[in-house]
Amino acid sequence: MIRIGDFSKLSRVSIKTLRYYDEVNLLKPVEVDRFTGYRYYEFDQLPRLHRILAFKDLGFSLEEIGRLLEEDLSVEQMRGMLKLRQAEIRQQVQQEAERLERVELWLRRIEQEDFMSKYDVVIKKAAAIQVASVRGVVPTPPEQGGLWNELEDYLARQRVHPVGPCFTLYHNEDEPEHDWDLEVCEPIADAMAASRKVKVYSLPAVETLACTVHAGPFVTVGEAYDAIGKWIDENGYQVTGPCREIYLQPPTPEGNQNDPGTVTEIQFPVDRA
Amino acid sequence: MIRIGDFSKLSRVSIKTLRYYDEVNLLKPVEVDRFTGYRYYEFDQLPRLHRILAFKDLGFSLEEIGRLLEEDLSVEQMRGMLKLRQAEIRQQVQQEAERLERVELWLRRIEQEDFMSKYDVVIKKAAAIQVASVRGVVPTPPEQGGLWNELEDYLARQRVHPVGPCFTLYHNEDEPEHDWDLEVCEPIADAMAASRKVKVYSLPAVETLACTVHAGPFVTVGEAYDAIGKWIDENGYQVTGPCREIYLQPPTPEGNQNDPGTVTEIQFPVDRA
DNA sequence: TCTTGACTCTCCTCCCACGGGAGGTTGTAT
DNA sequence: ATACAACCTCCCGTGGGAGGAGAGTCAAGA
Repeated sequence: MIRIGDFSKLSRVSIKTLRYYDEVNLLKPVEVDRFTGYRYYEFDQLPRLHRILAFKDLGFSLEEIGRLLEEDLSVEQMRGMLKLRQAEIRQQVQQEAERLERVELWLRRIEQEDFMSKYDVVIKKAAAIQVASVRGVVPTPPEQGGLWNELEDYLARQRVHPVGPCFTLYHNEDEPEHDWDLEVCEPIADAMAASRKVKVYSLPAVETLACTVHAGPFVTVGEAYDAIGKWIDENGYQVTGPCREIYLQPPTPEGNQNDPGTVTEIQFPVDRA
Repeated sequence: MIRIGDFSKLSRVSIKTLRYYDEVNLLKPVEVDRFTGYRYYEFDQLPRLHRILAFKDLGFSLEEIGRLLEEDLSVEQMRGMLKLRQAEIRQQVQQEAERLERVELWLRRIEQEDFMSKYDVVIKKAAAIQVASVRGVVPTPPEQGGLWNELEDYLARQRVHPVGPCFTLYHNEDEPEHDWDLEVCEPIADAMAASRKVKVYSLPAVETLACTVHAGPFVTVGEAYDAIGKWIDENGYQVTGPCREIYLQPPTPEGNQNDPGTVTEIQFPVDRA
């Protein structure tokens, strides 16, 4: 019987760790003095400790190791746990590899541009949402005011209040010179009566949306589109539906399109190419 | 100004997380009501939050992100932190890949043998240690008793006590039929006088030792040698020096070589092949 | 027998990035 | 006035120990 310090030196495992393994019932000393609390180990506990270390080296948690060390564990069960561990490690390696790619993408970007873009893109989900909308074709985006007037007037007459920020859906696949097909939307709580111009329906949920936020004068929102477009390309995504432009903080009427307090979020439904 | 719940829905970040970011000064609400404690956010805080999420996605800790978000961070510093992160991820990917190999090795072993070996091998370091030793050539290992007698007699006469378990060094590179060149050693605290037969010197430290423990009758210690030899092969190591056989719990004289309470550790200095 | 110094004990806090829940207050709609 | 949702703070838990405080224990030397 040897004391914890000697057992620690022998096994190269710290005293703290040995005490912890005692606490979690992974490796109990053969004897604990009832009066002094001193732990006493035997040399033949070394194989068990070595096995613990070996499993730890494979990345198992101490709880899993506890189960792996149970007496009546069949070879089948052992194989199962190893297979599981194998799958977990494979997944983690892949995730880290993807993360590495993203880091390298950032590095390439600051090498190229030598400054840091204001825009960061994140992937989000969007839940389904009930909307009232007016769709139309206008020469250029800034001329969508008429559509908004129609929608707001209708909501006011129906005494319905939006339950979130309004937004525009851009249905063109690319940027046309003129003839922009767009749809102005207000999220609403419940279904309501539609009209000839105003549609009411549930916008389906989207699993992956690439999003970025433009905080600043609306006239410079193009930079945000450039940034998100580039990001989608570089990260191997492709656009799978109409873009949403969400007016979180609309420009004040007086400041018009130059109000620096404006905040707009841009969302593209995307998918791995 | 919006409340935390709305900001949470907008950003898809949980309320708990937002409160935590407030606490660690990563993202403070623009205003906190002094009487109610309510947090109020602005839309234009979304870009900062997005940047936080983007960095988190690269695997930075919140503390690092705090530094990355400082106003006066130069592009150079940013590049430095990204490079560092890149190196860390690369290292982690490699470690996980190695771990995966070890798991697969275990799987192959239980596939082949259909049972679990009693022996686990761990890599340890050994510090330098002062020893008194007697080296000699004997026909077979069990005949090393004479060397032990010489060593023990000498230590007794010099009134020196060993400070740890005794061991034997096997100097042959492979297993000879006869003529085993071996050295019996006792660790001692301080330098002492040598004699014609008894050498006293400091055994140098070894960086990587492959170790396993044999608990059971000494006559079956060969199984442990088989297991560790196989392990060294399979894991791409090679032996770089004399093997140490450490008598942690020597056999009792009466039980001789069949005492089941015997515990022996076997160590091979190794190196990546 | 006393002292000294090395060991050992328990108990506490800390790490990270939150999640869960208790128990109480505030805001808003009916 | 009354629900009820939203919000607040405070406390505990996670894994695998590390670090340290304060007190008790062991063995050898004087």
